[in-house]
Amino acid sequence: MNNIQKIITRFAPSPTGNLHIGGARTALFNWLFSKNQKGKFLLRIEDTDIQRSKNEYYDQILSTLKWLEINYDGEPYIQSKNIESHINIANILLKNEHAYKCYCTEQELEEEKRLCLEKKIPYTYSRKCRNIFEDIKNKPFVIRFKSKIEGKTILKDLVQGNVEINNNTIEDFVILRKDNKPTYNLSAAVDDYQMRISHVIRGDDHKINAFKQIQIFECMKWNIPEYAHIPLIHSKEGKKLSKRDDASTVEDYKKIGILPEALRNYLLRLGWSYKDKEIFTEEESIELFNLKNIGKSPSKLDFDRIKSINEFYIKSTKDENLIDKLISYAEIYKTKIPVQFHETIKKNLFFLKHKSKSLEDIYNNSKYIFSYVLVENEIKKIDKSKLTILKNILFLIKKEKSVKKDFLQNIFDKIIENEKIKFKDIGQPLRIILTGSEYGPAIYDIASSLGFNEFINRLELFFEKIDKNIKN
RNA sequence: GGUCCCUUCGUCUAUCGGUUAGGACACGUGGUUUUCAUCCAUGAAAGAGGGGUUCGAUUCCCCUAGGGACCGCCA
Repeated sequence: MNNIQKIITRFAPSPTGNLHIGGARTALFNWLFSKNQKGKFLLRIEDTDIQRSKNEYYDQILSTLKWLEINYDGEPYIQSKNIESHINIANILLKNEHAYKCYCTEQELEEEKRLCLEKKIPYTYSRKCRNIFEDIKNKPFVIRFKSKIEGKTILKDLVQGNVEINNNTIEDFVILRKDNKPTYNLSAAVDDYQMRISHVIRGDDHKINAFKQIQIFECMKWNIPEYAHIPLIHSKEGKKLSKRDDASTVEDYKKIGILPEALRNYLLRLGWSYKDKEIFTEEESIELFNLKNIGKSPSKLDFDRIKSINEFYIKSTKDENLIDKLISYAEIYKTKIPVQFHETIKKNLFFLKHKSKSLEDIYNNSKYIFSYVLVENEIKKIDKSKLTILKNILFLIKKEKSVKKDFLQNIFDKIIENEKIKFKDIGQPLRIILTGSEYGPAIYDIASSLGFNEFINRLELFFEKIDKNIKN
């Protein structure tokens, strides 16, 4: 026997919705752990709930993982394709008397629950069908696993430590439904075995399932994998993150222009830490990741922090890469940036990204370049007593035939001196006229990004508009 | 209600029994700046409460309180 067991982890989402942020973190931790241990990381799609599983979600999970650059080894493992094998195991368990047929109807179970509620005792299935030894013909049944009744079980969890429970708190859970379909606990146990998973790293909410799945492993005399149950991510309100929460899916972050490496870095530091280190390259995170440093308490999402980490990555991404990210971001989530402006934006990314925390910010900051509009509301903000001065500026710039910083500065300085005004008095109106907004880049940056022709063009257009308004 | 888990600044966290309890985000103040932002400087901010153990407890143990997860023929 090979006693150096290969480390194999898995991420096992069900395709019933967009990949949420907790799932992304689970995937990340599994991936990092396997890379750190030089093992494998597998993807298993748990699609046995036919009602809720959808192809579009399957595609979405795959593309999201790809976007996050969390790459699984081999092909995705589709759980529904292995159903026969699960059913087979259920029947073996039945044959070996580790499981039994339960003929209870829904009504009977409801009644049991109701009685427990009345007596104020906790409900677990009464196990009454354990005592039926002969098959009842023509009556539908489920197969239940014979859970241990006596004694205690200790789960040696790699994150939670030793978790001890009384065996009688685990009910005789269903492993095969009335329609002969396996349930989650059976399928997961069988697949984990068949995929030779060495470490099951998953959300805290699965902890109770470990006790169920371990029992199946024991009865089948399979080697039990290691378990690591990581604390859940909580919403701002401190509850388990649900799909209804804002910003609960990876898509929500993509949408506002968060970079994958930023989201990964954020997720890594949420519940895991290495000394005081905040920023981790991919190599560093693989090298330093361990299960030991995962905290035991749930953590809340902090939007400001994600943005701040994103800001760091935005500013450290090279312009030639950033422009591509911006272009495809705009195309998917905003409006397409016309090709003729790509080069201009790229050249000016230095100051555009300087003011940005996300791709969305860069998009908004550079909007004046490729989709310029000057609305009436903004025009109103311009101090009309400065119009003559502005016209004079236009005249002087046209004479210079350049909007280079030196020339502009020269012109502005003279005007400020002659008119006894402040830079602000002309800077602010100019910004509005040139960008359509009172907030934006420095005037010199705007000028150099627009170029002489467009600069003049926008000013002239503005005066035309004003003159027309006066006439009317 | 039962079972299990958790508890250090507002948030994410560091601390291998002895620290002025550290960092980051957010926040306050000051400065740089024609706006917004950036940037620089600086400030405020935490061991849930109560018992033990110990020369000494944020750290180890117990209790209380608070929070969370699970309690499906969903996964």
